[in-house]
Amino acid sequence: MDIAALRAEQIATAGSVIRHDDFAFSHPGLIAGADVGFEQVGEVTRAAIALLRFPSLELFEFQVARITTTMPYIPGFLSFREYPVLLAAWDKLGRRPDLLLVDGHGISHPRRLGVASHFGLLVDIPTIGVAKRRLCGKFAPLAEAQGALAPLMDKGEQVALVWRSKLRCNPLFISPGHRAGLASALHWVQLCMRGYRLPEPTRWADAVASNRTAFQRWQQAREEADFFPPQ
DNA sequence: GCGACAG
DNA sequence: ATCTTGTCGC
Repeated sequence: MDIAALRAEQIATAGSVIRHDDFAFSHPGLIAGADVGFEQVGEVTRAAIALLRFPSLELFEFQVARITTTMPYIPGFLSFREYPVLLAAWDKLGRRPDLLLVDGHGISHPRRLGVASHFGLLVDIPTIGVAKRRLCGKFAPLAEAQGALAPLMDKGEQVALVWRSKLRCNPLFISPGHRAGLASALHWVQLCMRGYRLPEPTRWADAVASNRTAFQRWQQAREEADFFPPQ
């Protein structure tokens, strides 16, 4: 792989990212979360996309895709490692969400093309980056209280909001991915919270990808409903 | 030159 | 990210 070429591609592509709301998702019907994981055995990259109803935030549909890992993890080039498998999961979806929360940064990236922005641009839907750690930029120490907020500044511009989503937890880094602005990014993430550090779409994507018990119970319940449909 | 560095 | 035991807190 040619990192210099990928960097040039990022710089050229970043200019197409839309950083304001130009899409009418003021009343989204479906909000999705995406998460990518890696399996040591077989060098497999796995993606899960969970579709949730809004505003109830119930799991509605999910898809999982697995492909052979194509690239190593290199800070600043995560999207090239993750977007192929994300596209594979995306293509399996029976319905398209109005908004997608991606595990990682959006424009809070050295060249303004984190995985949330890059993938959003590829499938042309509104996306928001929800990252658990900083990649670039600086921010002032955050108050302890839940809800504490600080701008993440990089090269003289605000690229994300640092938000303590839960007491005694490290803050989240919320950035516009594509077709979203800073304020609405925070707004939608806040409407997706249910008392945990991460918003529900991301939590469900992780539960699906990791086959957690919460997801197993959901799947079990759905199978029973299919065999014994309510009158 | 040295440190920092999403997942 | 993944691996991985016990531990702390609600």
